[in-house]
Amino acid sequence: MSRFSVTKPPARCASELVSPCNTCEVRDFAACAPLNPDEQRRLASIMTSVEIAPHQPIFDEADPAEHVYNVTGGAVKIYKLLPDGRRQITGFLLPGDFLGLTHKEAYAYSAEALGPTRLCRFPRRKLENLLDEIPKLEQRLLGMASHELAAAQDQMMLLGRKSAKERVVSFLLMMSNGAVRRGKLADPVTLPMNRSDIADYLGLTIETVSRTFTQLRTQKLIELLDEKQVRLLKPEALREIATGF
Amino acid sequence: MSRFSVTKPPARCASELVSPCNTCEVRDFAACAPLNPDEQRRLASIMTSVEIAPHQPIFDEADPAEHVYNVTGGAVKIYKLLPDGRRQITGFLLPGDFLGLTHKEAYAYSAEALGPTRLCRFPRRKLENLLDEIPKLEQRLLGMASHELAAAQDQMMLLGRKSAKERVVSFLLMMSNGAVRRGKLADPVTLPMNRSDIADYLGLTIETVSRTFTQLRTQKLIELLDEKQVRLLKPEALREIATGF
DNA sequence: AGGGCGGCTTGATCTAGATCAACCCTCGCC
DNA sequence: GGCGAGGGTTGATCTAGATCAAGCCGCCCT
Repeated sequence: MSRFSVTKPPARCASELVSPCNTCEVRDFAACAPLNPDEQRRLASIMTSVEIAPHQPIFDEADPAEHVYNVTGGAVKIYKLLPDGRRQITGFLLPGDFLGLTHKEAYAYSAEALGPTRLCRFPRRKLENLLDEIPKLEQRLLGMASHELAAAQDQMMLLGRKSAKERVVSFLLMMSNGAVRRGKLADPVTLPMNRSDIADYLGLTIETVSRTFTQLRTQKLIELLDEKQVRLLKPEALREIATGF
Repeated sequence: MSRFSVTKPPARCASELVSPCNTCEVRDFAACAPLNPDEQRRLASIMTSVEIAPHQPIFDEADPAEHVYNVTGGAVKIYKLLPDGRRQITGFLLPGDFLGLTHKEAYAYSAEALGPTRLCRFPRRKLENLLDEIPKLEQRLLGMASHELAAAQDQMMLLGRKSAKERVVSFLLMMSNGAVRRGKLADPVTLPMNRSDIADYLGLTIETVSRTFTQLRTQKLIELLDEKQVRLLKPEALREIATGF
């Protein structure tokens, strides 16, 4: 269990659970109400700050689900494997996202840090107890779960019905939007993952991802500053490719 | 708004929200606790029973999200469309499943009855108010959302990385498990949807679905009693095809 | 009774993307 | 300074599944 370094007490450990939800859409939904100081204190009392080095696992599919995490810095990939090694990355998580929520005894997927990553860790049992006492917390989690579910459905559309080019463009716009929504400058867009991760996220091979990038570059739709920095040159044209209008 | 016939008062309208969660896994999770009589009464007071004829829409993507539904009979498909008509079915919902939960102002997908279907309908605003007063309800919804999320991740694995044969077999096992979990006899498995729906769920064409069925039949892995009745002849062999072991 | 339509199957052909195979570049290491 | 490994790109070829096309069957309709 010493996969990662732990900081306790969590003096400067800001969890997105405590602060207002910055990923919410326009609507002033109850789930986004911030916690009061006492609730913040109780939540803080069970959470631990954790630092993870690049490419280190956080947990594996089928591990006992003992903790729930909230990403507060860096980026995380979550994925599932088939016995023969085929991999599907089901999500890239950025600050504010949740990790490890389940009602089963074991995690349903594996999670690994992409770069240096900071997490807030909550013992699951204690968090569940707190949920009973602080309904606002539960509302917040439900709100995030419903966001994730909508994103998962978009991803099913992408994986089931979109062409390679549409997938890559959708992905670039997604990364751009994600960065903007979190208040970062999205020009150029920074891709914290490598080609292999992108391929396994989009249901393609690394060769196809690479070819599609160069195709978009020769069409002057994007500019590749380096392998991880992309400038979106014609956002409207890209949006049309991704969504059909 | 007269897309479907409405029965009110809901004398015999049993919502899964009221009765214990029959889709839960073994663990005795708090979210599965049944409601007390008073809570049941308050929930019943805002719900309406709705009957839907086969192939009738329940709502469309981008419609204002005014109601939340709970399937109590029949079956529902939910799907997303691209402007050019490509379709991805993101789920088949059976009794006990939820429909229309979102934190946006509009639905994120379209929903349509597969066969004759019964729903419990809740005005969304009223349900949200009730959530504030009955935390147990929120727990229940969170539990269902986390189940759905896990299913969505399995589906991403299927769509992104599995072969046509693996997809079809996974689908058959899924339908079989779904029926068993709901206490129905799963031999033969009844498929309430047509080939086109199966294809759009699995990210294939109807031709490929059809060919794969006949391939499985000639390999004596399944028996097709008719187009909608399938007998799984070698469950272990099928399971190995679907999951790799 | 006939005809047309919708759902399904089957066959022939095509193609987007996978696979196989080089090759390049950077970086760390001896 | 050489060299080996890992990540990325590019080219040649292959193939699973899409597409195009035909035919079958049950059912409704007049």
